[in-house]
Amino acid sequence: MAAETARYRLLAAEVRAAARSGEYGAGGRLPSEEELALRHGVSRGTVRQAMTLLRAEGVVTSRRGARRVVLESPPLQSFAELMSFTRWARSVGEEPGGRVVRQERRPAEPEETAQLRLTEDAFVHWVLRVRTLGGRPVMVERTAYPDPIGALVAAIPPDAVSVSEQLEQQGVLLADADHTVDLVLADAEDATLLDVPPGTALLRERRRTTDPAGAPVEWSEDRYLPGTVAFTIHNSLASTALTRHRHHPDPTD
Amino acid sequence: MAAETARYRLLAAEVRAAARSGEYGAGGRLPSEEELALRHGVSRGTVRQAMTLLRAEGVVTSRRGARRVVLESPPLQSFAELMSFTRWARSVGEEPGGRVVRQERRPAEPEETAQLRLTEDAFVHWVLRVRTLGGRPVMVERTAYPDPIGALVAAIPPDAVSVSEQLEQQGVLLADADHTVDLVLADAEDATLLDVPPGTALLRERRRTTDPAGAPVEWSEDRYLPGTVAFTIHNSLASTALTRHRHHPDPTD
DNA sequence: TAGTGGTCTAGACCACTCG
DNA sequence: GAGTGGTCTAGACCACTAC
Repeated sequence: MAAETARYRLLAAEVRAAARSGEYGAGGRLPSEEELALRHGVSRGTVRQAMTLLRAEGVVTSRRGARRVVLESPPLQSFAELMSFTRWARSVGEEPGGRVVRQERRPAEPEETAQLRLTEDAFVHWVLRVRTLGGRPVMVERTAYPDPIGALVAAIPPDAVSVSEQLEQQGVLLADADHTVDLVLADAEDATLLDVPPGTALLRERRRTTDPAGAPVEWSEDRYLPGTVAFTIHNSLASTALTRHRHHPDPTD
Repeated sequence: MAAETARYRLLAAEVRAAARSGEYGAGGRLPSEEELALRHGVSRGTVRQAMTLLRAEGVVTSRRGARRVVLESPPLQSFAELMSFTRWARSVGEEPGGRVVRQERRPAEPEETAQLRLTEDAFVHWVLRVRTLGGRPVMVERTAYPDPIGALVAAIPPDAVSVSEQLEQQGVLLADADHTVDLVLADAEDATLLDVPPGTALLRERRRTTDPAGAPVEWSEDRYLPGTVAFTIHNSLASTALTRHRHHPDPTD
């Protein structure tokens, strides 16, 4: 297991659980900061750190002058579950599977060079995978890894269940990710792999993941069969991590 | 203009601007907390509040023992721009428009009752709008408002540009929102309004917005023409507001 | 080992909500 | 006006990174 030793994280976890179990009643008003501090034997600063966390997660509101209120919010997924198809599938009680269709080391394409912040003539390790839930293909994943990490990925047995878990064991840490969600039509390859007619609409998630130092670790484009997934985002006045973009046509589309 | 008077917010804005203008050089290493504190004449605590903000936004990394590093991140939109089609369109240099197709006061449907936390026999004010960019229809919006707010919406002239701006002037404040993004096929009504064949795939955003006290203010389902928008989300180990869901078929689909 | 961010404390004052 | 969260300070110690 990992950290989670910080007092404010423990406190946040406790309050989160209490809030979700309805312990704070119908209105869902939290105890005051002072009361929480006294009851848990910590300072107000520590309570406030915990509350900042819960607010960012969309678990509680926060306004000056009034008690915090429990917010109805979708169950949270850990960062690890978000980054890993395998972990996510298991966490929602599905049987994950998949296979590597093709992989190669080749010169980076312009998009990859930009996303992975590579130099002009750099190479990437590129992998095309099909992912399944309960044996049924639901997603096509095309991922580019920069060089040092690409070598690690190439060494992973093609029938390994989870790539991220393998990478983690090699000491590759993931810390931040930017996701872009839109819609795309299945090309011939998608159609074959997902067993649908070409031109079928797919939900596309493009994702750049970086390590704790801010260095790009992967650039991936995932295409989901309609009706298999949805993405939920919480955002608030206090902290906004969501943006809506004007779509710019992809020249390769 | 609004608040933004807090020192840590000013500091965050300054550092954000400096980071984006490349002022911290190629590696993009920020000054230490102590240096920032001295230079801006504030305490370390205030600096840390500012950094917490920037980290949640995905502007910088943060690891114990090492200087913070500037992260490549998409330009941020304000919460207001996210909640309002009109404001968003203007902020990206497009000409927003639209019209009310139909509106009515009627008993809440089960989904609406749940999302707006209504009682069994409550009514909602329901509005169907078409939104345009540069005169071209791009989105169909179906919104339900709970009673006190519905009355305000009903009083808005049907040719008003922005509903949110009108609501704001009436003192209705928006504070938090949960967004779910997935894919849906155009029904007959969508097809007519967007001038596409029925069955065309659309990008769907369902959204519940709440006020500062946590009370639901609107429940909306927006359907975008493909190729007009994309949603971008930043998430990190430190704070995760994004979730991926197994799609549950909508009985009305 | 020096420097840096992470955690925690104790206290102060202010702005706002609510009865 | 009492209670509550928002902002800010000053200082302490620790865990980790990087040299």
